[in-house]
Amino acid sequence: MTPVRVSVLEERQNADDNSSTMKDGRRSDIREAGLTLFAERGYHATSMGDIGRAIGVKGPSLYNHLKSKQEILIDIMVTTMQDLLAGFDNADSNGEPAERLREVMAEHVRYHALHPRDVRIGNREIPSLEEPARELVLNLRNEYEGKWRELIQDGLDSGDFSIPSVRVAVYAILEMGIGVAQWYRPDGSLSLDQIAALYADMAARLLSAKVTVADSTIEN
Amino acid sequence: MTPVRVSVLEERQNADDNSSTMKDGRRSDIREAGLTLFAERGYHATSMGDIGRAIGVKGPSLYNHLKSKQEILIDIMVTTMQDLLAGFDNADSNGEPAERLREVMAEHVRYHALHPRDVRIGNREIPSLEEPARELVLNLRNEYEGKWRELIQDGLDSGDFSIPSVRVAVYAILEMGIGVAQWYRPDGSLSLDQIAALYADMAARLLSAKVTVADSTIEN
DNA sequence: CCTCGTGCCTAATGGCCATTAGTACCATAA
DNA sequence: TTATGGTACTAATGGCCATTAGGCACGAGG
Repeated sequence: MTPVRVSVLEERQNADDNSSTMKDGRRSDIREAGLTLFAERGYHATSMGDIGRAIGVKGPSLYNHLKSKQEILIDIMVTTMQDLLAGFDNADSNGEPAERLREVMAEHVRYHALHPRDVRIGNREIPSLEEPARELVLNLRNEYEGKWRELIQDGLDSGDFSIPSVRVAVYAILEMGIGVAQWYRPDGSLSLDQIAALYADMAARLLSAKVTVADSTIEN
Repeated sequence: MTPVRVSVLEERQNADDNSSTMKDGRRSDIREAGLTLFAERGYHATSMGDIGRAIGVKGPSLYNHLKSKQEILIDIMVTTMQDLLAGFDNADSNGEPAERLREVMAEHVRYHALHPRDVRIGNREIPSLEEPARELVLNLRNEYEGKWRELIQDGLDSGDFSIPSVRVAVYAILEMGIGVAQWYRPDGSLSLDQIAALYADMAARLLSAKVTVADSTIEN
């Protein structure tokens, strides 16, 4: 499911400290606290003191483990996009477009349901990212959208899908799935698999019916 | 289309100053600048100095026209939700559910396309709202969702729609339309009417096909 | 026992911010 | 002309923040 990844923060540590004691739970504690607080209040409304308090430490002590507050945000946003990309590749098969769509949509929804804090931050805090990290994240996001565009274009070419605009369909489907992060609760009346299947169905239905658009013939 | 509304800020002014000179373009200038800056950088990353600069005035001068920075945010978010609610009622008819759906979805999409800054702020800055305004905005948002739920439930009861979960369908459809605010450009290759029709089609398709869900029988 | 590294602390530092106080300008209306 | 109301300005005020400096404790390894 979720690909095993080493967070950007951890990578940086190993680069600095190649004795690699690797006991550093603090680093991931900080990431975890940042995840919760940034998601709840936003990046600018969260202070280093807040993050410190969440892990039982004073604000300045955090600098024993990282270089700046911004670093936490970058770590979260970059790894989130990387996870989404890896999730897509992992879920994608070489079957029929309709089946591929169901698989990647289910994965898209699962990821958003299981990582609501991450994707919340990913979608809200792009203006809080400083360059060049913002560029990087936007490129990863484009890459993700590109994979979806290709898949849907394939299905269009093979006649499996029927829609007037690939671009609009991609936006609609992605956004639909992103929304799951805002309401899914593990103890809800629908299981995650049911929800993923439901969204896969909805995405498939979005793509397969013939449409009568006012003026027809539309860009890709 | 967009209902004529008096902003909360204006109302407050009239309440304080019932001589009602009403020439106060400054007040709406401030609102306009806040709209742009909050949408671009976020509420906490925008200073009163920034807003002042945008309208050619120093930060403290703004306090001749309002009581606090928070007031600008409240004004934006409350009027946005009120506009969406009014837009729904305005667009809703007493026809067939499928036709009603097309109308309100087109309006939902149009509003999001034409007011991207407003809805961006509306969706991102809820944590920046102080009580009791947050409660108020969340209630308005629930009210909006409730109208959609009723409509879709009607269509389900009449047999026009066929979906396993009204709640999930509402979330999916609303979120889909919200996304338009993030990519629509007036000079794009699709006209707003085409886009609205496209989304209305997609929403209709989402609701009308029969689904086979793994386990069936799901809550409302 | 000593030493060294690690990671915590408190106490700056420098900056920015929202908001308030006090003052000056200017137009309009008496 | 003189008063008045409105709006702008500059100069506090008080607070918070990210980050840095410097020092202290403690555990491991000699």
